[in-house]
Amino acid sequence: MKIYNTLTKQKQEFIPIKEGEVSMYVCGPTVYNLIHIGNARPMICFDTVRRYFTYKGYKVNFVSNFTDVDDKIIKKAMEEGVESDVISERYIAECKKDMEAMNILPATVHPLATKEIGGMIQMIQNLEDKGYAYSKDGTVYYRTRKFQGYGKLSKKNIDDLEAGHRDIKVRGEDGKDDPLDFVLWKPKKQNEPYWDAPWSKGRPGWHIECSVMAKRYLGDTIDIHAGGEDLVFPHHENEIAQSEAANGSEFAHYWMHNAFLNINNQKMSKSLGNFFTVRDISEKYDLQILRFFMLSAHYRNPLNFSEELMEAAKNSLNRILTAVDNLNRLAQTSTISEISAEEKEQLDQADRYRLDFEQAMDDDFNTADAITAIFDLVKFSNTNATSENSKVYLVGLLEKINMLCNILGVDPMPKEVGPSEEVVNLIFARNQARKEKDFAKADEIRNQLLDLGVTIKDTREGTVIVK
RNA sequence: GGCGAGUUAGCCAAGUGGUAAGGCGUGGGUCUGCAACACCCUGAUCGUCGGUUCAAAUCCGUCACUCGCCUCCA
Repeated sequence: MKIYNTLTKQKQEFIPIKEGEVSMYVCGPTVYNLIHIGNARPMICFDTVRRYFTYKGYKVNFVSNFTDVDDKIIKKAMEEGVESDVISERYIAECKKDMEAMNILPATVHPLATKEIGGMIQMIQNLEDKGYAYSKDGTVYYRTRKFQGYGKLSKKNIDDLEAGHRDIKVRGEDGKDDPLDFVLWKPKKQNEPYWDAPWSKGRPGWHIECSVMAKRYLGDTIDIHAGGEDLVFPHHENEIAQSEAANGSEFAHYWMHNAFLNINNQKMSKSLGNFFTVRDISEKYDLQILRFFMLSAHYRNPLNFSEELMEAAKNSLNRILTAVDNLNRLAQTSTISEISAEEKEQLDQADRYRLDFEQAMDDDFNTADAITAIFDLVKFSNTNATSENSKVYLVGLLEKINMLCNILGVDPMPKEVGPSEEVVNLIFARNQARKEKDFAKADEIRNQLLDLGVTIKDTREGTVIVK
């Protein structure tokens, strides 16, 4: 399996620290509002990575935090006149709802920054003891220039940073020895949540939490650290500086970053008015479609979002859903129990698509190509499966498609919701009319069904409800 | 100013040396009472110019355009 590593700028063979296991840390959202569809991209991408590892037989230890102490949360709390944990708890709950709807598996651990303050103080103390941190007036800074490898992830040269971006240098916060230094701990301001620490009553800086949570739940060195590409600098760069200085060992072997989700080729932002929350989208689409849409492009390529593209994704996904639906029905009604030699051969043939799928996923999680393998399998099934086939064969095909879809976190199996008595009666009446060649009446009944939100179609095996 | 990414059919999107996967859409056809589904057919020489090579969408250089990071941000 090959993974593109931001650190080396190359695809590299994945070699786990511990055989058969993967430790993965994904930077999670700051919970000050409903998550937006941009937040959803890393969640979906890396959940898919995790599922694939699991499919390949790895035991995955997947950790993803919620940042529940932050300026934005505090601001929102003040606006509403509540404590900041009211805000964070509310949006963590909402985020979990969205995640479930997108079929994102809960992490092995979802740590909260506010529950890890002790570890953060310890790590900051450790950094200070080793000379990587210094404090002034209750604020603790990281001494960036002391860390040899600073810039190795984002490929930035410390001197370029200074020379190139004078604004920062000039604006450098008071108290810093060097404008590149960043905050590890800051004293509280009025009405802010705070914790007791050796330097001041205050709260942690923006980067220390991930270093600490990764260490606590996954160890000093982890296999994969992931997040959005915007986190490469400074967040991940700073995490490396903190963790490697404090722990004295490499922080993560593989760094994975997803590209941005854009709206009309532009970054999503509230000021441009092109801002969508996952909840917004869920009002119009099943979030499986959003998931499928995101996986239709490679995670390292920017992806554009639009209504038109969602419609296309919906139609594409429907093709798979329809095929599965047909197989399901055929399997349920098949009366042949014995699988034939020819059918066996066909199943073997269809297995090729599973291999194609794996090949695509092994190549840095090329989900776009992997989906192609599913479509190939769908076509194979649409072409070959009939009511003449044995149950074993049909279920075999069904399971193949189902398995591949599940790796992508797409659930193609229809939800078992029985039709109401009214609907059953209408369908019965329509078929009665059709038998009597009273097609006008048949069409009228179909329109009635449509009004009830029921779409039907006639197949060789009888009339079925599409959705 | 520094660093980086991208440019493939109407739309989306794979493809890193041997003459372009797949999906959506369009048009035509088969099937069907009709419809839907499905199936068959239908489309690009890969931003520009130049170079390397027997051979390039794929390597090198050029120009153009788009985008991202350098500040909280997935």
